[in-house]
Amino acid sequence: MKYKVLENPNNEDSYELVDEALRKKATIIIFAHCKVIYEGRALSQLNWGERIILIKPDGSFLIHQEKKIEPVNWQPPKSRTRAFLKDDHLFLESHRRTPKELLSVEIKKIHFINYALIEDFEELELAGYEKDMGDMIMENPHMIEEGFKPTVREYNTEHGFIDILGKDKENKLMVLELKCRKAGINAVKQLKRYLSDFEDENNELLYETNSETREIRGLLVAPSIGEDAKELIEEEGIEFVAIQPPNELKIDKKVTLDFF
Amino acid sequence: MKYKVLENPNNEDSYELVDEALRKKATIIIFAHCKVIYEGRALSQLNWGERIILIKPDGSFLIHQEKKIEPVNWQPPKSRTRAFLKDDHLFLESHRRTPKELLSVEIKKIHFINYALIEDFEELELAGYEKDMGDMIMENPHMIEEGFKPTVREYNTEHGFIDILGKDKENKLMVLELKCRKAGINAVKQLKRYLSDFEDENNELLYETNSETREIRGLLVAPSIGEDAKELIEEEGIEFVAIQPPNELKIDKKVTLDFF
DNA sequence: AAGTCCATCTCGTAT
DNA sequence: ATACGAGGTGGACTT
Repeated sequence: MKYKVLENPNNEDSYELVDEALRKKATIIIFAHCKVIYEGRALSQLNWGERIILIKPDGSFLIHQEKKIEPVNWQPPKSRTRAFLKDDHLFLESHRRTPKELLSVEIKKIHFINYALIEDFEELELAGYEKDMGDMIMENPHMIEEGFKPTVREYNTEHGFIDILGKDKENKLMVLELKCRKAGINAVKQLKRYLSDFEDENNELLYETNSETREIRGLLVAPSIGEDAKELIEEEGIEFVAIQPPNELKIDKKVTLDFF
Repeated sequence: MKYKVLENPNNEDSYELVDEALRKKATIIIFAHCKVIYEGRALSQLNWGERIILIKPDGSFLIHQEKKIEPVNWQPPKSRTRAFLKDDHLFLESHRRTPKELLSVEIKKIHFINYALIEDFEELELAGYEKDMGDMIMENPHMIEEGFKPTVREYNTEHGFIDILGKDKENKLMVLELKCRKAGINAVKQLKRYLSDFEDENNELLYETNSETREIRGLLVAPSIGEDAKELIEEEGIEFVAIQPPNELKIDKKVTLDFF
């Protein structure tokens, strides 16, 4: 059985259904007249009214009013939900350990309740990942600078994968570290580690260059850079190139917003 | 009719129900196999899978997977929802003007769909914002006025939590509403609701006072007050006390979660 | 586990 | 309309 629905059930039947759903790790949806008290990081109370309650198998607990995108009360994933009957009311309690939080819902009347065993194996694809950015730069190397020639993608070093390797117009080796979001100090440190891999003079790629000094240029490529990172790149002689990640999905054609 | 439920409907019946619900400004809940594309401030795609869809009368549009507290896709209040059939699939589109955003849901199969006319007139009462300020006043009651004796913290009434209850030197009951920032008209209204809870002469706390008139004093405590609030205060006979909130954060949590 | 930073942040409030 | 800041922020990622 994939799902189960009860319309206008009494609270005892609802309790049975909630109990069954919790055991089955199902997603529970309830439309009920209820009252809510939360105690934990803050303290709140919501007096009697009708709301939508959503309980997910990962422990997430949401209570929605008929306005706003945000739930009026909630409990994060990994919270423990329990149900019990008291004075002919159904109580739902969601409990979290660290930090200590308790969400308590007192239900006077359920209009409908259902649970569903959800099958969903897809994750959201959000445009703007590092890979898209890398693709864009490989296709349009001039975005980095005039004369830039990318050579290797995801070059494996002792310290991890270098996003893009290439040469500038003077044939100097260039090491590119890409970040699709604001670059922090960690991105600089990572780039520094990559550069250190080339300090070994025996490195084959370095010998391929015809530069007398065998100079290496490290480039941090990101839409923006943090203040701490800016300091560090100046110390280290690393360059920063500001590039916005592409705003395009690769797999499917997008909907035409211009239709409206 | 307060709510309506369809189990395992075909897409045409679902379309009719959605259409009816949108016209009635009802809250719609759908459990369906669907695919989602969003385009606007960002760009995203979610391939075929089962999700919970929630459409509120204020235009909010939420799509929940079976994990996390946050919706995987959404559209804010005041968005416009429309539904249509195409190639035997039900499409739901939510559109926003500024900024231009479009959420498009293609539904292959609906397991259940329902709509509900929600009646909820309560707002969340949150205690704890003004906690630091309250701590300071409890420790230094003379800040309010000479002879002030605080008695109860976060006293629970029908209309929510009263920040501080106390008595003045003449033993008159004092109701304190704290705001850590400039107080607006809402703060005065809230205090007014609290005071109305004591208009019932049988209130036990009121009888404890030895004042002949059983007079109640309402005090709004905040660093400053808006012009509109100042007007309302004078009408209602409420007093205003200017107090700066402490600029140090206290981390002591007096939460009573000792059951666990 | 604790800290840092981003977000289609959301949401309120003041300008 | 826009700007600013708080949030029980949530959530991902790093120490």
